[in-house]
Amino acid sequence: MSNSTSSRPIMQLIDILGKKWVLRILWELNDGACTFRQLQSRCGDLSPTIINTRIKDLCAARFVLKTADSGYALTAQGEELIELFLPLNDFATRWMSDD
Amino acid sequence: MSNSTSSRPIMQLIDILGKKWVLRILWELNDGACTFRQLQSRCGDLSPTIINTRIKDLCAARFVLKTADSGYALTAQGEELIELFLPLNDFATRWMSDD
DNA sequence: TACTCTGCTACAATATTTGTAGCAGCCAAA
DNA sequence: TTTGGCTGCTACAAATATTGTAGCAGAGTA
Repeated sequence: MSNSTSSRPIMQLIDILGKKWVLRILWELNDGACTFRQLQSRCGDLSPTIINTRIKDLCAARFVLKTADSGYALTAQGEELIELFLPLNDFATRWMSDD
Repeated sequence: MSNSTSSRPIMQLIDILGKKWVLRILWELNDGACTFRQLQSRCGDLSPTIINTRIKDLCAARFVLKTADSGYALTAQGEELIELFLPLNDFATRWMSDD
């Protein structure tokens, strides 16, 4: 992949968030930490290949970490990020109802 | 593509936003309306194939429209959406500086 | 030992993304 | 009227990413 030309932080962030399933995974983890297989299940039985590569990306970006006890969880930064997305929920509802 | 299992509005929105270049395109259009080729240029000479398919998706979702005079522009909804993303700019800067 | 979780890898099929080339329409100057 | 330079695109093949299935190896329990 890789693109964006730019090294602006926002573009790097957009690169990560623009990958398929990344937003979904963050969204699901916001409901609480869980195991690899639970995360798969929450994402509609998404294939382990994707879960695995996305988790690696998200860990590298320090939005997610692997805990000793409860599986995968959002880091403080990950929580902060997903909080910025929470207003999207209301927006999405309004957006769909305009159809 | 298609996925998400769910018909929840937020998931539909995530489907759209999760496609490559969509966030970037919205971000660039927020700097002002522009022509097809200008948009290509702003996105780092992105191929016309992608610009075209993304523009179609975004028009269908009514985040973007084609104006008679100034080319492609954000709709009111598109502006509202991208405004929700503006805080990401500061976040991204903080995030990168933590390395 | 056997059963059942876990996280994950291998690999082939499929879908998406990308780049290059170029067409057809429009307008203005020569 | 023809040349040139814009415009918005499309065609198509190559490269890359995503998906699904199968299954392995480790840990814990009984």
